[in-house]
Amino acid sequence: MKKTRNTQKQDYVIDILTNAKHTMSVEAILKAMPIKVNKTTVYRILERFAEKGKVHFVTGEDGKAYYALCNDCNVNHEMHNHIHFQCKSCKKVTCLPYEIEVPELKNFEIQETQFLMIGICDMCIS
Amino acid sequence: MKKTRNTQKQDYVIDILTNAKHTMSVEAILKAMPIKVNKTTVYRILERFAEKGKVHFVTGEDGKAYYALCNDCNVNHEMHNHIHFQCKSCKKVTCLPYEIEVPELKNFEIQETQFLMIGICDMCIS
DNA sequence: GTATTATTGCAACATTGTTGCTTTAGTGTG
DNA sequence: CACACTAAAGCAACAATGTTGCAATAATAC
Ligand SMILES: [Mn+2]
Ligand SMILES: [Mn+2]
Ligand SMILES: [Zn+2]
Ligand SMILES: [Zn+2]
Repeated sequence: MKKTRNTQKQDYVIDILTNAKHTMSVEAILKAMPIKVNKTTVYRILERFAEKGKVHFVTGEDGKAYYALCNDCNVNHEMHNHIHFQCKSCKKVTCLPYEIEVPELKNFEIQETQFLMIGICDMCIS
Repeated sequence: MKKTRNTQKQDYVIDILTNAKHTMSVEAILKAMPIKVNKTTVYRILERFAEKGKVHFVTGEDGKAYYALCNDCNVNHEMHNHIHFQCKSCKKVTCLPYEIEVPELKNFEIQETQFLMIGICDMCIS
């Protein structure tokens, strides 16, 4: 285990994700920062948090990474196997409280899952 | 309906995807081309094929789009709701013959699904 | 306070995909 | 075949997202 340090900027990332209703892109996190932070810093903070299991991300249909705090999504298992939904209208990606049954795959080692559904979310549906 | 034309380059894309064992990125398709083709052309060919339902794609964990021919994955339904697997070692993305049960989401309109599992594939497992 | 080194900043870069416009080439018609 | 029409392809410039190497800063232990 490497030594880690507590920093203001890491705390800000946690705060921002804690108060977020949806997953957030790096760009969105940067905009939500109360102070100026370099984007590389945010990328690396999230990378460390993901390794520690504090955070998980989904890759949207747009190819962007969207991050969310891990609350209780890895209590019973290593993978964050709930569904995510990306709205084609507002582009927001949301964690949904639906778990997917992960199939057994012979000779495959499953380490992570990313389940994404795409369409129109409840806020954008007219 | 727009008029469409049959072209040599579209045929090459179909040939390449037909003979592919895995999904392919645009880069890989370009490399597999027997003649020089512009990347914009391949992007647009795949875009047209995706609209027609000839092809579907998954966004890998790496944010890249991986394309596959639709064989019988949309016979009974509009969505291509089978699982995909991306290997962290060889990076290949494969369509797997496992269908996911799509949950009902109140007030959400589901248009597409992308189910991705990540780990080590059968070829790379030692 | 000082040393150690994890974290941050910076600049330059890589990769993937997109856009506007021009050129090329399928396709139908006479 | 010659010609018109326009879908498809090419080209160049660009946007967006993420990465890398190295220097500067600051958290922690002593
Ligand atoms: Mn999680
Ligand atoms: Mn399909
Ligand atoms: Zn929405
Ligand atoms: Zn593999």
